[in-house]
Amino acid sequence: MREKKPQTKRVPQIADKRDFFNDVYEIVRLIPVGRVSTYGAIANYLSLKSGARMVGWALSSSQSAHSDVPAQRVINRNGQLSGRLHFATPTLMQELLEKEGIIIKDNTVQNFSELFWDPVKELL
DNA sequence: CGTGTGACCGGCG
DNA sequence: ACGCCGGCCACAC
Repeated sequence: MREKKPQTKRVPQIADKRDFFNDVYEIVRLIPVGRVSTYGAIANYLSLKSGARMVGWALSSSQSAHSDVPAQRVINRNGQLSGRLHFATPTLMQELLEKEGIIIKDNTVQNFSELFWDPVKELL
């Protein structure tokens, strides 16, 4: 018998790529102006345990295609604008956020803990 | 088909 | 407090 298959239960977290992208975009669009969320929080809301990277992956694809997604409101757990280099210009992300009233210093959102918008709690 | 990399996160020394 | 490492999953080469 050829039982070489590991048969690990490693079920693909992303069955349909397009659906996953849509889910991410939908949540990001729900982030209120003047608030921010994180990759991990969104991944958690989508039941992607440690799939924060997948969220970033989805957003990078959205950047050019879906300009109606406020990707600037999604940052990392430290409140840093880790995705700024993926925008049209390195300063665009910060400029967009500042336009929404968010204060940024050294690529880090000030008052992050108060501005943090967690879909798991807010969309409960 | 193996290896490396990524808009990350949590744990541990 | 800080740095390092492993895990996570999909994709490019």
